Amino acid sequence: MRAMVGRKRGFDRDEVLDQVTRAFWRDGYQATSVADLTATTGVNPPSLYAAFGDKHALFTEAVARYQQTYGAFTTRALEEEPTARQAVERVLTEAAIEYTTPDRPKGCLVLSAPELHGLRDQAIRAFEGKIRHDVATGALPAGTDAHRLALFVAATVRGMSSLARDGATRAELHDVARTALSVWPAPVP
Amino acid sequence: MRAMVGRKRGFDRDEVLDQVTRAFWRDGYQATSVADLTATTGVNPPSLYAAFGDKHALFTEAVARYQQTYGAFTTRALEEEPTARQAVERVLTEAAIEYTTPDRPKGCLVLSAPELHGLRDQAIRAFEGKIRHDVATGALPAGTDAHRLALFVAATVRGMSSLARDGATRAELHDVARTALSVWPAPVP
DNA sequence: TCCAATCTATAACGATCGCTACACAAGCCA
DNA sequence: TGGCTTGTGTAGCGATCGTTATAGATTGGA
Repeated sequence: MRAMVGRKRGFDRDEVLDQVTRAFWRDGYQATSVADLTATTGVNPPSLYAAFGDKHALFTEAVARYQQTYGAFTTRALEEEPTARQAVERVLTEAAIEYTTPDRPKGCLVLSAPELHGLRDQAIRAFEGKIRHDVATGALPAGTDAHRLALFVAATVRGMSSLARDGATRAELHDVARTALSVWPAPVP
Repeated sequence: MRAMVGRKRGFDRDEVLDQVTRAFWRDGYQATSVADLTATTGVNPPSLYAAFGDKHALFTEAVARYQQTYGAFTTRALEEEPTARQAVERVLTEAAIEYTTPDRPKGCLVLSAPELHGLRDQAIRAFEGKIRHDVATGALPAGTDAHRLALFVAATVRGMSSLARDGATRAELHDVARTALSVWPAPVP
């Protein structure tokens, strides 16, 4: 166990991390300065650095937090829904909601930050795996190109995030989602 | 006519503007410093400022040049193709090519720069107008929601640009384009 | 040939960047 | 109550940002 002596921290670490996450989410990594972060959180630079490390480590932790909160709906859908079709429908539907929730930055942090290329690739592979599984079990036609379909879903979600950032409404994103879903191959009965 | 006296400019203005355009295209407005630009162009700051004005004016001119060259295919397709369906098919097909042309930044400059929101809105309205025209003339079913369809096309193109930036191949983008096109409403015969 | 105009090159401006040294305040343990 | 530890607040570090003053180089016209 730690010694736990000395002055107590004067701020809520998780609350500050949430404010930092929203700042990076809205403005991006580069455009968000440490001075911006100290201004929005009220935490002075030395305290920020002591609690989180340097700016890049802070960004990394903010992204991790984002994935476990605001951005967790994708992973949840892929885990909880039995079929790829249901998972994708849920992802697109919930994305329309999440990307336009009031009092939050619009769109997706992961899809907006150029430096998070690796996480986006992971997401594509997750979609592709889910589709491939359904093709293997016969829930989807044998000729279905899983990679192709996964890329189309990824493109749709990225397009929705971009539109949301530009101010698209929830209804508009729902329409885009519904249109995209109409290309889904007919399930094997 | 101008007086035309004094020392001649030691660089090709248009060639330098092209190099600047590619730099902004690849790295974005904020992430591209004036020092970067002087390094890649070989033009010293005072010459750059005399020829183009400040960084923001230089960016504006670079974007204009981009629209008249690399990014002109969209406007051309909307102008030259008789129907919305043909225009959109050509836009998506050429986007797959343009976004993955070797020895160039990948994706679209306009779709990648957050500050060019207005140009993106213009593009959506152009798509929507083309679709609306076909609905009015009967080339598309009367019930077609032009705004909805335009947003779906916009989402697809943005998704393709994002995927291209992440390294997607030309064939992959073509597949995404083809999948998206399959939702197009059947033309009125 | 000398002037006037224009471009180039160096160097530096003030502002801001990410980050930290330093002094002080606030806590627990002896 | 000291003494040790840890967080806070200020102030400033060197580096880089966008931009420009200044001096020299190069041109065409008188």
